[in-house]
Amino acid sequence: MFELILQNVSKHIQLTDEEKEYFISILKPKKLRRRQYLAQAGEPCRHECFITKGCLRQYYVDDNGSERILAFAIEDYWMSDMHALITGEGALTNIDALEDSELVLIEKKAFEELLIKVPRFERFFRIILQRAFVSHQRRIIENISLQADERYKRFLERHPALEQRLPQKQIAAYLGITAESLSRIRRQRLEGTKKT
Amino acid sequence: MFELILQNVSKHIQLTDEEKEYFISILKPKKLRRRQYLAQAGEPCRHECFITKGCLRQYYVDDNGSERILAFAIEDYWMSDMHALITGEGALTNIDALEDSELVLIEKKAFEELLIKVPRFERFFRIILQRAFVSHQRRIIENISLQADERYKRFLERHPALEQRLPQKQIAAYLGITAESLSRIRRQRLEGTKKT
DNA sequence: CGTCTATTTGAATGTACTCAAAAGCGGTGG
DNA sequence: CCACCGCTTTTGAGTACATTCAAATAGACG
Repeated sequence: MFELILQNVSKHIQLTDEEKEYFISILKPKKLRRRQYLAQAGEPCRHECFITKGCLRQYYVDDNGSERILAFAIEDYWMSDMHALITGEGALTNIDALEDSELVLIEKKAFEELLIKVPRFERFFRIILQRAFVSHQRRIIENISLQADERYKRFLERHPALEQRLPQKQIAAYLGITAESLSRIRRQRLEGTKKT
Repeated sequence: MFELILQNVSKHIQLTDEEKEYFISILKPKKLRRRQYLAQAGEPCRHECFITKGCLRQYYVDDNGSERILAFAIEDYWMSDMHALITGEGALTNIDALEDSELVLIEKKAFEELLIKVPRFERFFRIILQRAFVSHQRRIIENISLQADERYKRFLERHPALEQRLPQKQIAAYLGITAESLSRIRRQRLEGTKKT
C-alpha cells in the first residue's frame, strides 16, 4: 500500500526499519473523486499529501473569477498548500482532483513531529523543496520572457505525460492564457507541421 | 563581522556555541563592486551566499538578449544559483551586484559538510526554501493573472524598500515588461493620483 | 565638461483578449 | 438506442494592452 511513497522517500534518504515503521504509522490513505476538493482557499490545510494514483491540480481563482493553475501533480508527486501548512493560516489555493485519485496524507501535526523525531526528513523535504524551487524559477523566467506559443511548446517538452491526460482548458489556465488562445496556438502548430 | 548572518540563522534554529564556532569557521567574507559578477550562466556556482550589505540581482539573458530578473536580494537575504549548487552543473543564471556589496560566502563543499555535521541546518534551509517557494508561487500567480500596471502596484506594495534603490529599468526586467511600458504605467499612476 | 545610460514620449504594430456563436464530445435518462 | 444536456473546443470579429522602433530629454559617472 505504501510502497510508492517509501520508494519516493528512499530516492533521497535512507531510513532504518524502525524509522520506516514509524513513518508508515502516520500515513493515512485517502481516495478522492474527480472534482473533489483536498483543500480550499481560506480554510486551513491540514496535511501534506503524496499522490499514488490519479491527478490533482492546485489553483487560484482571481478577481475576475478565472482559475489560474499553479501546479499539476500526478503519481509519485507531493502537493500541498505550503503557505497554509507552514503558517497555520488559511490556504491561498484550492486543490482538487482532475481524475479519481488515491493519496497518502500526513496530518500537519504528525508531519511536524516526524521532522523532529526523524530529522533526516528535514533533509528529504529540503531536497524536494530545492527542486520545486528551481522549477518555479524556470517557470517564472518562461512566463516573463516567452510568448504564449513558445510557453506551450516548452510545456509539451517538459510534461509530455501530462499533455495526454489534461483537458486543453486546464493547460491554458496553467500557461496563463485563455482557452480560445490555446486553441488558436494549436491550430497554428498543426498548420506549421503540415507544410514541412 | 558575522553578527547579521548569525542573527539570521537564529530566527529559525538554535545553535550551541560549538556549532556557532564551526559555522563561523566556514564563512568567507567577500566584497563585490557594483556590476561585478558573483556567478555567471554556464559556469559552476561554487557557493551559497548571504548578503550583509548592498544589493544583488539574479537574472537570465533570453534569446533576444533581454535581461529577465528572477530576484533581487539585499541585506539579510540569501541568494545563489540553486540549480548549479545542487546539481554541480553550470549555473542557469547570472548574479551580479547593483550596488557595492558585502557578502558572506559558504563554499559548496563546506556547505554540504555543514548539513551533515550540523543537521539542524537542514531544518534551517528547509524553512528558508519553504518561504522562497511560497513567494515564488505568489509571483507565478501574479504573472499569469495580472496586467502590467497591477503587477507593478503589487511590487511596490510588497517591496517598498526596493523601489527606492532600484533603477526603473531593473524593475521592468523583474516584472517582465519593457522599460518604456513601465515609464508609461508610472505616468498613468501619477495622472490618476493628481485627479483625486 | 563630455559621454554613456536611463527615462520619457510618440506612432505604428502585434499579440492575446473579449464577446459571440457554432461545432464537437461525453454522459445520462427516457 | 436515441435525444438531450452540459461542457469543451473551435472560429470569427473587434478591441485592448504591451511591444518595437525612433527620437528627444534627463541624469549619472568618470
